[in-house]
Amino acid sequence: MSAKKQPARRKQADRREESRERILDAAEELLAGRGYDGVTMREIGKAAGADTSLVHYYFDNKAGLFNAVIARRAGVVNDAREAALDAYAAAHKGNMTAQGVLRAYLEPTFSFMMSGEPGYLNYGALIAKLNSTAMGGDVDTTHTPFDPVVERLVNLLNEVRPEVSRADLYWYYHFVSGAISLSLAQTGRIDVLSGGLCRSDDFATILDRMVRVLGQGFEALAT
Amino acid sequence: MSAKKQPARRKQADRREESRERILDAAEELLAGRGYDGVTMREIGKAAGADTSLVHYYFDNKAGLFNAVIARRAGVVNDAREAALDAYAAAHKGNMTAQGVLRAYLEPTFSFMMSGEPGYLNYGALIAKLNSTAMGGDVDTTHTPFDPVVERLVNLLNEVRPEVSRADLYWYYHFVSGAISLSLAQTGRIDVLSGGLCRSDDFATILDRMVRVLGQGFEALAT
DNA sequence: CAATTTATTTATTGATCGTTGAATAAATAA
DNA sequence: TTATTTATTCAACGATCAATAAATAAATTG
Repeated sequence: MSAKKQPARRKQADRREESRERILDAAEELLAGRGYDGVTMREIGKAAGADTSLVHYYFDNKAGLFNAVIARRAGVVNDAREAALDAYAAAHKGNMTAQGVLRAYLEPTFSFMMSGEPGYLNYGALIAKLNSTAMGGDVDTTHTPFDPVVERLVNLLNEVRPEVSRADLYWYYHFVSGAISLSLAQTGRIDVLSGGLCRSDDFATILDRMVRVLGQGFEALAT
Repeated sequence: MSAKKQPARRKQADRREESRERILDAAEELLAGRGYDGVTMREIGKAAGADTSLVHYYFDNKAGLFNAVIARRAGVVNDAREAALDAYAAAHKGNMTAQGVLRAYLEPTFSFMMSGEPGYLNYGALIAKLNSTAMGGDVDTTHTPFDPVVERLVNLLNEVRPEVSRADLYWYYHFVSGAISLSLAQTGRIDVLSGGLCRSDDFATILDRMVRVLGQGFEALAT
């Protein structure tokens, strides 16, 4: 019998994974709402139906838990972005547009937000908070896994309009990033400002308008 | 002698004002760096060279101090924005452009950031944090004083291109707001991503590129 | 000057923080 | 079954939190 070790540990391994994820889900939701310093380990434990000690057992300390919350989804989102950019580049070799590249970059993110999984909504809000936090703290805000896909985005935009300077390409990404970030934050402020005309959770509309506005805006950088 | 009460209270009133501002400055800097829950009253007091009790004496509690920090500059910035929009509208009656309106709206903010006063840099970073925080907490995140000037901006943009729907005007503001917010945050992330090509504190370049990119982007909404 | 208001410090409260070590229960290994 | 590893809970540590009441110092008033 070759399948001896795998099914043997099944029960306890599942238990472990289930507890870990329950804690991560609770932490994700609470951290999205009130941020790193606004949430206590006790709250997270209680929300997860686990003792505080168990949280420490699985994630060492608060910073470890935070980083685990980010790491759980960062890779998935990042891979989806990279795959979408690759697919677009392969399908439109020679006739790429700024709108096309931008849509390819944005679409995966907004798909996750519209997937119905509340975890991604919380994760988005948490990322938005992280994006307005200066680098170099307790917590890993470097987003190192995101760097290569940003580089890929910039390189594709460079292919679309080679006359745009490298610095301007990064500034352009900066503006795109700001618009994404505020959208993911889902503060409900645009809902109030617009008197209900716009809704923070209308990600389909946000994606469409963002592609149009910022796709068109890219042309302004081509001298 | 008509000038009797005014100079009499001079000494103590100045003392009061000086202490208040010293505390506000310290709080502004610390809050900008680590946010509401990341900073303690003790830290703020120590940074201001005052006892914690004095902070409570002037601002009641932590939330009161936070709101006072925001309120100190919110009105100034807001008035400058409104004046700039009014001046532009008066000077370009009939021949307004999206770029012009946008520049008028953005220019005051970036002027404050470039003024050299570190207080405004901290205030900007604090506002950025606030902008990625959901409404309805301990603290006044409604930004009620900002609402009228946003309305004014939207109305001017409506004059530029009446065919753009009201909802799209607000979405456009949403993207502008996101780009501003990330710029004010000054996280240093664009510096790292661009390998030093861009600098978070280069507000003159940010303003210029933002006006061009988002000014051009507005045209995409005019069907 | 004396009386009073205002600014600031000292000392302390009860609550809550992140974290830990030891005890216990459950599952796996032998 | 017995021994051992793994998961979970219990109880507690010292530190630090926001806030307050009372005492003190300084300035203003009359």
